[in-house]
Amino acid sequence: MSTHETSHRRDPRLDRSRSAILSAAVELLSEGGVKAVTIDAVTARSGVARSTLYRHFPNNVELLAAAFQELLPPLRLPAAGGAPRDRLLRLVRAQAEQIESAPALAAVVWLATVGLTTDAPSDDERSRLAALRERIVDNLRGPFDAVLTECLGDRDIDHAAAQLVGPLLFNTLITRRPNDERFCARVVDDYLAGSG
Amino acid sequence: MSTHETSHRRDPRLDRSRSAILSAAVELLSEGGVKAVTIDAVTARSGVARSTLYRHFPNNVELLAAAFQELLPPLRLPAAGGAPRDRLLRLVRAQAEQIESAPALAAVVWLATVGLTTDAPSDDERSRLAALRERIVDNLRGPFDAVLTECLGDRDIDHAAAQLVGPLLFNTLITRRPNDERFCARVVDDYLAGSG
Amino acid sequence: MSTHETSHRRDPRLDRSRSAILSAAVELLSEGGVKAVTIDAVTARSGVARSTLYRHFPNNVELLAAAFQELLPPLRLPAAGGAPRDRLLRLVRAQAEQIESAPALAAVVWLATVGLTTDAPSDDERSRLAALRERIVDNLRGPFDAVLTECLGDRDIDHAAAQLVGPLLFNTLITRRPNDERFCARVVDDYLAGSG
Amino acid sequence: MSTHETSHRRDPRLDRSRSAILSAAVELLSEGGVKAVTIDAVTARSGVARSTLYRHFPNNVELLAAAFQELLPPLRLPAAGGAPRDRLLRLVRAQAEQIESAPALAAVVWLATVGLTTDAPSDDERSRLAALRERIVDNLRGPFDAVLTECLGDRDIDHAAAQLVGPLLFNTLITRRPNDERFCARVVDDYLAGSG
DNA sequence: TCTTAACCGAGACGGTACGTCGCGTCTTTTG
DNA sequence: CAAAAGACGCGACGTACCGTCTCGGTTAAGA
Repeated sequence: MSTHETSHRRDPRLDRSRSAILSAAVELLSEGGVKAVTIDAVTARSGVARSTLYRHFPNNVELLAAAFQELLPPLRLPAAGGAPRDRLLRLVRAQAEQIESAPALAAVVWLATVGLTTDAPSDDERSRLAALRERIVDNLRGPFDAVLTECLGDRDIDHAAAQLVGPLLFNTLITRRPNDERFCARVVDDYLAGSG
Repeated sequence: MSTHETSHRRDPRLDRSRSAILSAAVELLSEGGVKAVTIDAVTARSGVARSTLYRHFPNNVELLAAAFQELLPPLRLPAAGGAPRDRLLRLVRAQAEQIESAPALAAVVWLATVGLTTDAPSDDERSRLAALRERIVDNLRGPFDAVLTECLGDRDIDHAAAQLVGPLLFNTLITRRPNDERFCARVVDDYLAGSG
Repeated sequence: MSTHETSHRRDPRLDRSRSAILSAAVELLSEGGVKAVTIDAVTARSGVARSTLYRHFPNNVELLAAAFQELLPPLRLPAAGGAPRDRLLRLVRAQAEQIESAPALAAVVWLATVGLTTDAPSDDERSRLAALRERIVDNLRGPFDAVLTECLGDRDIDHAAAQLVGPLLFNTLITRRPNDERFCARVVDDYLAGSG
Repeated sequence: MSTHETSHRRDPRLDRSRSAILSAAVELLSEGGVKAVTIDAVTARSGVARSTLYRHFPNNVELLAAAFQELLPPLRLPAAGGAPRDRLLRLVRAQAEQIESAPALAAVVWLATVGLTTDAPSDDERSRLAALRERIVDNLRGPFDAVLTECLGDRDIDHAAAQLVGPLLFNTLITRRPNDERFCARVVDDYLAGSG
């Protein structure tokens, strides 16, 4: 059965160049923000040819998406055990911190933006963007939802996420206020009081 | 002193060209989204010269900001009177509808984006952007906060806004779900239960 | 010595791939002109791998040359016998027709172009191009010169060819006029009158 | 009436940048041949921006045509007077020399090539190329035909040109032989003998 | 009423980034 | 071991915007 295995082995050059591209893109993204992740800059820094880059990513949008996915730090999940309210609070705190750190917020906002600024003429393009979105959002929400489920049992997870994370988002996007300990606690308590 | 007075009267041409620019920009914005509001497109449609446009707006960012401000519909405020909970609910519903309608969301997201994607080389630029932000946000929040104050008395308005609007934002930006009647009701009730 | 023999017998696959390449190239050449004979297009249409193509032809120039050589129809030679003047006229007419038909002219022009547009960095390259040229020109002129010799005996063949074919070339390349019967007759008569 | 005049005065920058582009292109053309006249190379050498170049020339083909037109030396015309045969011979000699010098031949061949290698999808493109051709050819033939008319009176000028220049072309394009004095004399004499 | 200075349209200009295509070299996998 | 499959570096192309600038022409303001 080695034939089958080998027939599906990828060309190692693909991985080499892809990772070269991605690491260059991530560097540029963290150094200079979204604006810095230029096709030209990435090729220059990675030493990869333009055509090679386009063989991996169909356009700068997908490249940026991949870079974000690479850049985003995993959510620091609270240890299991303890009172549900405490655990929830720690979870929300972690989420707040992640949002506070530039990349995660940038990712979310940028994602939302993409839908606005891209022409998206073809349905093909549109659906690929949607897939992209989903992939990134799932990546972000996955661990969060897992813990949430543990804490809340059979309650509506989507509603809980909206209630718990929405206010953080509002603060950061609209009022530009920090999500401090007190605020997080109020958010958690309001949620528990309401949906208890 | 007529000299003084007349010397301060604006040249009517200024207003004429400014409004021509703005209406063209608003048209383009509502027709084709953010991407369509190009300097070239605006000058072409408005019949205003490039240099004139730049005399009114220092760059495309400010132009877009002005266009958004022009485009955003005012919040449909609930009539005074009635139970506070009902009024709050109607307020949140109106807000949800406004967010649902493309422009408002686009404005918010775009606003958030500006800070991320712009190079912002000088502090000057940065602060002007902040001012811009503030102006638009105030414009959006003003009427909302007014009603909120009426309903809630001396409670923390900022916290209330975060609790009430944040979840709507989360739904639209992250999960892409509609903010239906039921959801709004839960949001309001959770808030009232928690902060009561 | 069978080893020696077999080592000199060509791998049949070589012929198969070469002819596949050539027929694809000829098709493309006649369909879309010089511009269509792309390495990528030829490999795609012939099903031959890139590396295989490059084993047969060192670069696209030689490939195109081979395609032209394959494509060019043989000159329709006038039957032997008859008055020399008539035979000459029929020869010139046939040549005119061949020039009129796109490929022959294209070949001639392209051949001339090669020397101009190629970088020709090495003398090696340059001499190979010259050989290529010679091969194609000989291929074209061979039958023509043979008939010419028959008709003209010991006269200067090169001069005759220049006098007889040059004007056709001029018409086609410079003035874009057709080489009609009358023109050909004048060309022949002028030549005979002058060099008689 | 000065209004009318001034309103038609061209922006001086247009001439400045156009001549900068052209001289750079001519330099490159004479130094490195057709292949060297790259958009990038021209912009680099001329210090003119890419977009400016494209505002003057719609594509590299037209740029190259303009460069050729700039580069081609005028035909050294024979002084008036003297026997017609001598004058004709001097004219043909001059033409031979011009063809011998790279640029003229290159121009002619390149021109012929353009029709072959360009896709020319639209009729618009096709007709513009034809106009281009005509312009360059006229530029080349103009003085030549003038002298020819003087020498030959009412004879068919086009036919004469074909008979006199065609053989030179044949020698240079096909056989790669020099058009020496003796050859030119034979060409002239053949023509005079035939059409006398 | 007549100047005159601000404002205007038109658009050229230098830049930067994009996405595409073709080439010739090269590696990897398969028959 | 040769052929296919195709990744790769390279370099040119033509396009789209940007923000700056140079031009004349026009028009509203103030004398």
